[in-house]
Amino acid sequence: MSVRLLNTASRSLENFTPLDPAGRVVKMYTCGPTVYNYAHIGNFRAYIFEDLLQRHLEVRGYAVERVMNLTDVDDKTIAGCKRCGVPLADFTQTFKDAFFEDIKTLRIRPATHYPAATAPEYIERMIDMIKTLQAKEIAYLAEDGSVYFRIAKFPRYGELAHLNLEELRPSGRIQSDEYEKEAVGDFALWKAWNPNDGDVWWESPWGRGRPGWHIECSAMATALLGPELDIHCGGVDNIFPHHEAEIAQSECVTGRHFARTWLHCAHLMVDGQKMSKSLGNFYTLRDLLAKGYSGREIRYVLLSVHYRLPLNFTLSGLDAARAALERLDAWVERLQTLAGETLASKEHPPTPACTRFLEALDDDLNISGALGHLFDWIRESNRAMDAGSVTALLAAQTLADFARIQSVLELGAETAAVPAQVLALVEQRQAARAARDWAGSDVLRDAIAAAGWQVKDTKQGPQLTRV
RNA sequence: GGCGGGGUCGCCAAGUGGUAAGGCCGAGGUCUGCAAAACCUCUACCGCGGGUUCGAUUCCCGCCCCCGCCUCCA
Repeated sequence: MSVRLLNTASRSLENFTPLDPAGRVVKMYTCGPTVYNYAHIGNFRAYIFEDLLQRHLEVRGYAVERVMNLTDVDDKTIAGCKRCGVPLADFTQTFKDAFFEDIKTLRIRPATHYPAATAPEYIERMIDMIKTLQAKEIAYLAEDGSVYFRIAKFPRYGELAHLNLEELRPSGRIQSDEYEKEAVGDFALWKAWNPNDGDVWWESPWGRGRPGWHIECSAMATALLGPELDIHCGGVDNIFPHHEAEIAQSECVTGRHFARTWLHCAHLMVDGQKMSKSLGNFYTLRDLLAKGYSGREIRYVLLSVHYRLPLNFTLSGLDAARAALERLDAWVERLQTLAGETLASKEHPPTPACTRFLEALDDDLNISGALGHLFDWIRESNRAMDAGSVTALLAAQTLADFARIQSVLELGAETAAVPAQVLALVEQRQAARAARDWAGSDVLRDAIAAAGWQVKDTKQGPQLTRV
């Protein structure tokens, strides 16, 4: 069974096949962060969805070449660097560094390329693309020195979002300062410098200015992945106008079909409401780490809801994630103890549970269904271990299959070395228990807990867990 | 007004034309020196009203409610 994905362009479930004649390489473009602040968990919801997609494609044998852009020039980054009184590049570097730290914390597999909008080669490419569009009379220079895309020249504009442009109701968000446009829907390819931009500008055939947002993605995607992409992802809010604009620009320049599969994840809500600073429910990753939650707990929460469903993020959801992960960890520990040094044979047939897990993900990344299979498997396996019917070999094979699942989930426990002092306490406690000195044993258990470890007495002996 | 996503157990959330996975929390139990873990048992008339059908949570129609987009927000 192949991987099936719901393509925003067709609004239907499609069997996924890459363009690569060998059917192996997948070219994937994912809209990345605007580096004007620390990214919030809503941003990471999108990045974790893309991570899940990439990892699942990889487990299915594809080689994913992925690009994630860094938008390091726009109104917000310019406003930010002015506020701080530092050069734009210094301002954005802080948040680029933070972004890379954060994705590491969340165990997001790095993309192949992270092109930045301000890199000279991409600025140059954007200018070239705009020149091409201008030569085709698709782009026009306005009186203020900005260059706009004439959407009347691209009849398919609006198709991805299923919008009929004639029926659009004007919303308050239309920029009132763009008087120069021929049509209200035309979007900026190149923005002329204005005094607010300070020393942020690049020379161009149209004078000083900076690129528009949309052209950035078109330029970097086609530069790094070629004119046709297999998959293009982003949040639902990017469908219109951003992705429409990308399609229009790219296709008018290359003459090729830009992206074959469009995937969009739904928004994240907090406590049932839109996350916003004024409601006080706005979380960056760092806010949650400061509350004592770990990257993998946050990863679990963001991962465990299907990407096209709105995700309602709550602190109690994080607590539930913690409990679920502890259950998972305890199971793995048990298996490891049983397996000891035994290795799984390379030829063993996969456990049906592992197969079911991956098949659920084949179905448009049905993560909830997949996790359901995983927890069914955990219960059955625990039951078998309780009954004493699991051999070292079976435990080893179970672990080998689970490793396959973990290559997609990446939810393994952090391993921490047990300090010698704690080990000594555990030994003393074992001696006390052997002597049936229960009071002494309990005092030692408290001492171990005070050192940050929990000791559990199992049939195989005491087991330590980091608290 | 247009386009789109939702309403399934206290919370999160799968799923199917034949009376509903899983996780968390809760109650009781087995095991254990006591714990912990694990396991077992228990907890849902699937937003409302019609229709199609032998039978609908699942298909169709209407309605209510929530959320998003509608020109630079993941």
